[in-house]
Order: sequence, then structure tokens, then C-alpha cells
Amino acid sequence: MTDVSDNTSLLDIRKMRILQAIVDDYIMTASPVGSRTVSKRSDMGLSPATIRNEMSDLTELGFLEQPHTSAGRIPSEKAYRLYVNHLMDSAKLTDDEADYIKKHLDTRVHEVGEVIRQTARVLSDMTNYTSMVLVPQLSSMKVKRVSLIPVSEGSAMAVVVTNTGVTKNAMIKIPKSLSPDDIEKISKLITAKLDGHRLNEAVESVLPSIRAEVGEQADAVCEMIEDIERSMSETDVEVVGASNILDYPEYSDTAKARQFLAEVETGSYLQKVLTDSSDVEMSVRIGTENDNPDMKDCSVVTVTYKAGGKNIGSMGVVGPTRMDYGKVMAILKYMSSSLSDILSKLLK
Amino acid sequence: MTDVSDNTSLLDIRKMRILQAIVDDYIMTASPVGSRTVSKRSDMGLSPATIRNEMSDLTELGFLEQPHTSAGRIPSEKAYRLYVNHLMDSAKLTDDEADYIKKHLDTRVHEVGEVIRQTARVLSDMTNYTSMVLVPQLSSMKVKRVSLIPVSEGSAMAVVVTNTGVTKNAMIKIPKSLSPDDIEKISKLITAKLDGHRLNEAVESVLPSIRAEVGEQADAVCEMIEDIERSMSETDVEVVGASNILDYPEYSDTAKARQFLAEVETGSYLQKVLTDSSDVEMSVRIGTENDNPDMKDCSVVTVTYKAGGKNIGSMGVVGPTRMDYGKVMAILKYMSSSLSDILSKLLK
DNA sequence: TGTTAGCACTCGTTCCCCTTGAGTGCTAAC
DNA sequence: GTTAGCACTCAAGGGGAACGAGTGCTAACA
Repeated sequence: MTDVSDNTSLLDIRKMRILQAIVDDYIMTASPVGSRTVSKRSDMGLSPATIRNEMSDLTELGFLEQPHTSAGRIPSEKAYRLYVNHLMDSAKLTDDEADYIKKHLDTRVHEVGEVIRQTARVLSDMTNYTSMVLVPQLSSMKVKRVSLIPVSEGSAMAVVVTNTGVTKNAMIKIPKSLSPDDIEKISKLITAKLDGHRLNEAVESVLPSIRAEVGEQADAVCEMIEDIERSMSETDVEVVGASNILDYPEYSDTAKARQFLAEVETGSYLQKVLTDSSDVEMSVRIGTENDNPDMKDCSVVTVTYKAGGKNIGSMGVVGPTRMDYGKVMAILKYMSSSLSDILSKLLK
Repeated sequence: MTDVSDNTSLLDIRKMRILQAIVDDYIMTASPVGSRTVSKRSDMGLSPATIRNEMSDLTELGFLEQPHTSAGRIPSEKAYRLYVNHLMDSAKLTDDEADYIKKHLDTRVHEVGEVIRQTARVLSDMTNYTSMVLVPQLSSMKVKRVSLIPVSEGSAMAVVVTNTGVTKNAMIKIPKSLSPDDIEKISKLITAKLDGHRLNEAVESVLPSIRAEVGEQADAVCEMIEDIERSMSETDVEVVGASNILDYPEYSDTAKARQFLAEVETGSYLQKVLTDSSDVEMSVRIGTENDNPDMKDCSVVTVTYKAGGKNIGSMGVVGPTRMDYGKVMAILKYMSSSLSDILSKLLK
């Protein structure tokens, strides 16, 4: 993630308040904000002329931009950064909103995947942006069981179950010589060896002991474990509400919309952001702070979620840089704790 | 699927050729076709005036529509139907296109899911429409193995492997009283009972014998089998290239595009179409022939694919009614046989 | 009798020009 | 330091006029 510093020291309190008013207004209306609007709207009791002077300064300092001479000003990326760091009212959810989340997330569902999908749906509905939720990552959990199920000559399905009850499965290659009985034995052996270890550590710590014990099939078994580890470290992400972007005038240009949708469909950047952010409680990437030029007009806000007190995944929202950061962050915070509660119970 | 008849008897050969020329042109250009264009374009050697008379007739018969008096004509749904049934040149793929498919589908991938995803990607790339591929359906295959893997108290993962090597897994509920050993026993029992049967038939034919044999846990086991059968009959569909729709002028209206994208995102209608069509080699639904009002401006073309000589799934393309049916159908045909080859080898 | 040239007519599209109005920056006065 | 006043800018919107693609009708032709 790129630099997140702002230049708050450059601004006195009045400039900050004016900037805040402008950003607030622009987030709501999507159209350039003029001095009169600010003067009327804010309770500062300043005339448009005074505001104009300040706005002129703010423009020079790089916080505002002018589409053309006779339009109002729009916030620059720098302004959004400052806004997120210092200016914005961190909105509280209304009771209705909290109820909505509770109602749609309070669930008798007992499958992690379904909970994740539902979370993504609710998140996208609430914010009207594109939402994404990372499926809980195995890497941070301890293995409880590894099952190998023969599928066809040369391939088997590996199912890993963690101590928290998260599961993931993948097809792996196996030596053709192995019989189903062999596979079952190996399955038990691997479970015994990996039980209680984290998969990513296991490869280093466990392989040698297997190599020592198992004898002739050691190579094959080690390869299988590596294969499993590789498959399991692939992360899945649930993305919902990509079409919401079409509700925002900045994407009324279909070419732009198409580019956004294509980027979301591949999902690789979003996945990267989520995994990169899975250790910071909340992160905000504004415009070019995304190290992806295709996303230079988007902001991405993410939050982590936990189970049993440990971070196990993250979720977030993608939208135009003119995003309602206050509302989004409030919703994400609330949903993070809701999801954490649900998963903590579910994965106990 | 709705009526697919046309009214070919109403038209003489010349009208048919004119209609064909108009549809061809409109598919290419998306703008109303005038009499002069038809006269020049086609090799019929008729003057615009004559064409106009014929076009007037065609309009009266409901094959053409006029956006306004001074525009050309555009084909009606009825015209597309006739076009698909009788008029269209069933295009051959160019060598380049066939090579492209071969290159991107000829694959050392040995996992069914990955093959399906890749197929969907290639299909969407080739056609520039939205593509969808149904994951091979278990229902038509015979069970080879059912594995139950304990995950947490009260839940287990069920993995079903078919004789063709297709796998599918789902979480199921289990009685809390069961120990891992019990589960393993039940797992073997179920495998023994279901081996060689189709899942959907199994419930009826096998349950009684289980009920007779197993004794006290019979109810629990039967419930589990039913649960498995339910989970396994859920079909998965891979959808790729939804954003392609934005390339077509009929969707330059964002509201329309949004509706389309939302419909595709839920995927339920597309899934329905694919499953409904999974026994007709090729199906075409034009506009309101879709029994979904949200899709009244779209056409859906599907084709089935096989493994070992049996239909096991279907795939298709969604686009505007002004779709290049000839090209799409040729591509689908070719890709169907390619995919069938790959899966036949893979699932042997 | 079917085909065609000619022509008046329709109507959406494009271009241009004018007006409007939101907004600015500067200056001078408070 | 703040504000009123004012000239200036410029995108957006409205109203023709000109354009042109296309039609339908009529009358003549083979």
C-alpha cells in the first residue's frame, strides 16, 4: 500500500471545515461545489467571497480541482485522503441499518461458504457498491484432518479440515500405482503428521520426519503434501454487486464501466488487496493509491474479520473515489464484528 | 421452451432472400436497413423501389419493424426465428478460430472444474457475448464412492465420486452422537449401497434396504443420504464475460445494462435455461421466447456436451437478440465437440 | 403484370447560434 | 480580514435551419 500521509499541517481549522463541507457535498451530489453552496450550507457564517478566497488557496495547495473556470471545485485525491484521515464524521449506523444487517446475517446457516456469500450480498445491498469477502484462509489455522479420496487413476481429492471447522478441497495428482487402500493409509499418515500444525509451516517441519519414516513411498507422499499445501494456499473471494457501479454518473461512460467490470470479473486485483490487507484492521486505498492503473478512479475500503480472536479473513467494498467513506466504514466495522461473531460460534 | 415455429409458408423465395439480407445487415450494423442498402448489397438485381414494395409486405406480415417513418426497417423477433430456422448461412469457423479454440482448450489441465472455467472463458472471448457452462451434472452418472469426512460436531463434508470421475462435495448435517469411526462406517455403508446407482434413483431404490439392514441408526443414515442427494442435485454454472454486453449499442442505456448484469449475476435464469436444455442438442431462445421478461431483449443459445457418448451438461451464450446466430452456433457446435473430447478422455 | 424512375414528404440528426446561469477572480470599501 | 459589487468565463440548454436517409405513391415502361 502506498503513502497514506496527508498534509494537514498546511491547513488552518477554517480551511479544514470548508474542505470538509465541499467533500461532503460532492460525495452527495457528484457535481462541482461552488462558493455560494458552501457559504449557505455550512454554519460558518462566511460570505461566498471569503469562501472563494479560501477555495482559491485550497486549489493552490492541491486539495481542490476545477473542471473549468466557471464550474465549482471538486475534491482531489489528496482531499479525500485528508477527509478520511481527519475530516469525516465517522457516521453511526441508523437503527434500521443495523437491524437490516442483523436480520439478514443472523442466520441458521451452518456452512461457512454460505455465510460468506450472504455477507457479501448484504454488504453490497447496504452500500450499493461492489462488495467482496475473502473466504477464511486456512493458512492461519491448524490442520485437524486431511482426507484423500481416490477419484480416478492418478488423481484424488484432498479435503483439509482445520481445528476451527473450515474446510477446503482440491484435486491432486497421485502416483498411478497407489491402490485405494494405500491412499487411505497415506491419508491417515498425513493427518497424523499434520494434525495440529499450520499447513504453511508443516511443509518445512514435517516433511523431513516423513521422509525418514515412510521409506520407499516417501517421495510420493512429500510431493502430495506439497501439492496440497499449494492448493490450499489459493484464496477464494466472493464478489457481489459489480453492476452497482452503473448507478454512479462517473461510470456513465460505458467504456469506463466495461473496464471496471472486466477488472472486477477477473477479481485478481481485489483478491490481492484483500490478502494484502488481511492484517490491518481497516484500510482505505484511494484512486492511484491502488497499485493498479485500471483502478485509478476507484477506492477500495477493507476490514478484517476474526474468529476466536484471530484474524482469519477480510472483506471490503469497491466504488468510485467519490465514495461515502463515513457510511462505508461504519457499515464495514459493524459487519466485521457481526461476521466475526457468527464465525466464532460456527467454527468453534 | 416456447413455440419455435415460424411462418415460412407465407413468404416466397424473393421475400426470404430480402429478409435474409436485411437480417444479415442489421446484425452487422445495428442500424435500420433501407431499401437502397438491400438493393446494392444483394446480388438480386432489383431496384430500391421493388425492394421497398417487398419490405412493405414484410412489415405487414410482421417480419419487419419501422422505428419511425423515415428510418429503414429492423427485423422483428419473428424474423430472427425464421432466420435461425431457415435463412442463415450456418457459418464455418475460420482456421484461425478453430486454432484459437484448440490452442486454448487443448490443455494439460486434469481437473474438471478448471476445464469448465477455461471453456467458459474461451467461449466468451470467441463470441464476445456472455458465456455460461454448466458443470457436469452428477444426476446422469453412476456413483462410485461416497466419502463422509467429519468436520465438526454435527456436520460432515460429503464427497461424491462418480464412475466417470466427476466429483462434488457439500456440507451435510449429521447426528451429534456419531463418532468419527461411526462416520467412517456409515461412509463405507453408503458407498456399498449406492455404488453403481444413479443418485436420483438411489433414494427410492436403496433406502428401504438400508432401513431394513442398519437397525437403530437407519433413520439417521437415510436422512443423510437424502441430504446428500439434495445437495448433489444443485447445479453449478460458470458464467464469464457479462461485461461484454456493454459493447453493444442496444445496451448503451445504463439502466438496461444494469438490469442485464443483475440478472446475469444472480444466474438463476441462466442456470434454469441450461438445465432445461440439457437434453436438446442445440436450442435457441429469442427475445420473449425466454420465459423471463427481464430477458426479452436477449437471445440465449445453448448446446449440450457429452462424455463417453452421454449428455452430461450444456453450455451457451447470451447476447442481444441481434446476435450473430450463425457464428455463435458454429462456435458452440465446435466447442461442444472439443469439450466432449476432453472430458471423455479426462473422465474415462 | 411486375418492375422501375421520379418525386413529394417525413422525421431524426447535426450544426450553429443565442441565451442562461452558475461560478470565478479582482477591486474597492467596510 | 471580510465583504459587496462587478466584469468575465464557459458549459449547458433551447430553437431553428439544413441535411439526408428513407419512405410511399404514381405513372411509365417492358
